[in-house]
Formats: sequence, C-alpha cells, structure tokens
Amino acid sequence: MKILVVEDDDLISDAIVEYLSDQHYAVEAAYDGQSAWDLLEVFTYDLIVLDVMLPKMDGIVLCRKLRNKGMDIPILMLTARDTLENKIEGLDAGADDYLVKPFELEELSARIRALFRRGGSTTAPILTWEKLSLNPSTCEVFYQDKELALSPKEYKLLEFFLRNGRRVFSRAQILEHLWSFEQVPEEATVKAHIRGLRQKLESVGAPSNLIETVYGLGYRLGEEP
Amino acid sequence: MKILVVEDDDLISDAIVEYLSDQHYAVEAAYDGQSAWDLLEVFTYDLIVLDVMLPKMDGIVLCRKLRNKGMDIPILMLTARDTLENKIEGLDAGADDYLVKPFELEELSARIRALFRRGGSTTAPILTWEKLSLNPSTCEVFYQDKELALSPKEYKLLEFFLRNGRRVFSRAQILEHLWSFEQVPEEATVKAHIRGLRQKLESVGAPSNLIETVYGLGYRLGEEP
DNA sequence: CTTCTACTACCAAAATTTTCATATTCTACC
DNA sequence: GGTAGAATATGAAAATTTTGGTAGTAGAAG
Repeated sequence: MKILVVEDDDLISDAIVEYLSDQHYAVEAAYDGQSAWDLLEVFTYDLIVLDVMLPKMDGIVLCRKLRNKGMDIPILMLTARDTLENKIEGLDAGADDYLVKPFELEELSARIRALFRRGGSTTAPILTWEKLSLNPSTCEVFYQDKELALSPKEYKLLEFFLRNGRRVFSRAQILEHLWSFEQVPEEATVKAHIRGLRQKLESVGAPSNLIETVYGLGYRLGEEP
Repeated sequence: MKILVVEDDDLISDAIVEYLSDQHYAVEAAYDGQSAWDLLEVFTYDLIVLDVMLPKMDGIVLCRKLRNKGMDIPILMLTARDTLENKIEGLDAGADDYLVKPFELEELSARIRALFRRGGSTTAPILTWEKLSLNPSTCEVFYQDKELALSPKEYKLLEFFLRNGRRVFSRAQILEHLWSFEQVPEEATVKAHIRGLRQKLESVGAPSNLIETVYGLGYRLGEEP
C-alpha cells in the first residue's frame, strides 16, 4: 500500500513517514499543496494523509480539487485545532476521516487501517503482473509457483514497479522514490539492483524482458511475448 | 484470549485491565466509543467489556453498530444503575451479559469465563502453526507433544506471531504491539527474546526457521520445508 | 536470600549495498 | 551497412548494514 504524506512541518512529517515505513507501507512525502498535487497527477497512491495548513495550496482546497476531479482515494485530514467548523469544513471537502494534532502515531496507524478496510473488501492487497505476484503483508514474492528470495532493496524495487504499472522510470527517479534524501547513492547502484532482480527472476524461469530497459529513458515492466 | 475494555473512568478501567491481565488475558483499553470502534475495525478481539456511558459514542450505540455489521463477538455490558429499562436496552442492542457497578472484579471474571464457555464449542481458542499449538486460556504451548516452558515475554511474542499468520513484523512494530507506551525498551530487547524463543523451540526439536528472519524487514512464522 | 527474567552492550559473522573497472549493446549519423 | 559515441550490462571487490551469540547488570518474583 502506498501512502502520500502531505505535511509542511519537517519534524511531524519525518515522524509519520518513519512510523508508517516501519509498518511496511510505501510512503512518500510532499511539503506543500502544489507539489502534492503534482505528485498525485503522476503517481498512484492508495491513501493520503493531508495536513490542513499548507503552503501554496491548503489541504481543504487540495482535497476539494481531488474530489472534483473524480478521485475517490481515501483522505485522512490532520488539523491543529478541534473546532467544529474545521471538522465540518474538512469532511465537506471530501475527507474520509479526521485527526487532531497532537495525536499518537498509533492512532494514525489504526485509522489508516480502518480506511483501507472500509473500501477494502474489493481490493486485493496482492500485487500481480503477468505470472508475478507480491504480497506486501508477508513480503513474499512468487513467479508462478516458485518463491523468490529477494534482498530488501530488490524487494522494494520490484514492489515499486508493480505499483506503477507499465510506467517507465529513469534511474534518477528510482533513486528518488526508493532512497531517503540523506543517503542517495550513485545511479550505478540502481543498475546493480536491477541486475540482481533480473538474475533472480531468470533463475526461476521468468522471461528476461520482465524488467525491460527502455534505452535512454529507464526501466519498466515488460509484457510477455 | 484477547479482551477489549471500553470504559472512560481511568480508575475503573485500570483496575479491570490489571485484574484481567493477571489472569493471562491479553487486554487492551479504549476510553471512548469512537476509538473502540476504530480498534474493532482493525484488530480481532475475543470479547468486549463495554461501559454504557461513554464519550463520543455510547455503549448501546456501539453495540448495535457491531451487531448490525454482523460481528458476533461476546459483549459484556457495564452500567451504573440497575434499572430495568437499562437492562432491556442493553440486551436489545445485542449484549450477551450485563453487570451493574459497583461490582467485584471476581464476578466480572466469572462472567467472562461463562461467556467464553457459552460460545466455546464452535470457536477453537487454540492457536496453531505447523506442529506448534498455543492455548491462550491455559498459557500452555506445545510443539508436537512436548510442552514448552516460556517466559511471559516469550509467550506473548509467540502468541503475537500466532495471531497474525505469516505477516512480517519489524522489531519496531513488535515493540509497539507487545510493550505499553510507558516503557518501550531498545530494539535489542526484541532480538534477545526472539533468540530465547528460538532456543526453546529448537530444544524440543522444532526446525530453526520456525521463526524466520526476513533480512532488513523483520521476523515472521516460517513454513516447514 | 536465591532464582528467574528483562534489558543492554559489545563483537563477530553473515548478508547486503555500493562502487568501480571493463565489456557489451544500442542509436544516430555518415 | 559501418562506425563513433553514448548508454547499458557484467563481474568482482570494498564498504556498510544487519543479525546472531555471549555476557553481564539490574530488578522483580518467589
């Protein structure tokens, strides 16, 4: 499951991102309304944690814009004060739930799970592509019936592709999404992991183009011939 | 067995939680109706001790909502006064039993046991995995026919895994689930308990991968080769 | 007072991640 | 077609992270 955290306070944002990452969610952060909007136009998320007070575009406006666009992704609003008008405003704008700062991370997590569950009966949490399947809760990956033993980075890399369909990602993009700001390595690292992943995939009989290179642009999931 | 205690009076709640914990139940507390609802949507409990008077959503409403949702978990209602209308209202809402404050903790415990027995024939309270079985009511753990003598923390750790199938948990997550907020120790502690558990498991012939490490991600129950 | 348990610290081993040097492949242009 | 130049693949070594084991202290329980 992929979550976008939109919160301008670094301390709070980092705390949320770290906590949710520990729970094996794929988490990304945006620090103002405009860049959140940009991300949401390009990527697919399963849930948004959205602060109300934001630079450039506040959470209420962003929420309304998303709903007007027909996006029904679950939105969990964060706000500094628990006034009735705040609450009404947030829920009217289309938020699904509402949490008042300061809050316990555990409560945030519980509400996130509740939101997933609410719309959850239809959505299968298992990601698949061709004969490949990945179960995020058990961290198991199968090709047909054979289990793959992936390293953490290989696992996250594959999960990233699986969550983004057939989109092409450059090595720079992959670095941005899978590594945290503090320690971003060289692009050669991505090459190495792509290689590891391909090797392990081929060792269980997957076609070599399952992770396809698009010359000059990057990598993407490939279709069976 | 896992019990949720929903009671807004700290003194009463703490007393109940402590008493039931002493009886080896896994107990969690909620202090208003809404958060109880959230917890119930996410976690699995075997019984609810539910106060009628609650902030945000009273016990009657919560009880009715649960039953409407098709949850048939046993509910033991607590109320301040023994009026007939209270009683009728509670049982109509779907409560299984009824206790009037003030009450003796011993009586509460007796009624809980009675409720467990009532629905007991259908539900299997014994948790199992491969050749491992854990009886939460007696706190006995067996591997095949051999009994394991576990320390309390080791026991809770194993019970936690057994209740969550094959999910992967990081050490941070394990800390959050098995320790209370006040005193969360270092992650090294989890390592120590994992080790203790593995040693005792191996000493009765269990395979070493029964508690499996997923490098960089955490631990989970492992499958027999 | 003794015994058991929980917690922490430290080190060695294992696994993974990263980097670098080199070979191969691809594209565009002549 | 053939070739220069860029991009990617490959292989292996270095650096880092993660984990398992030992030991020792503090504190609670009996």
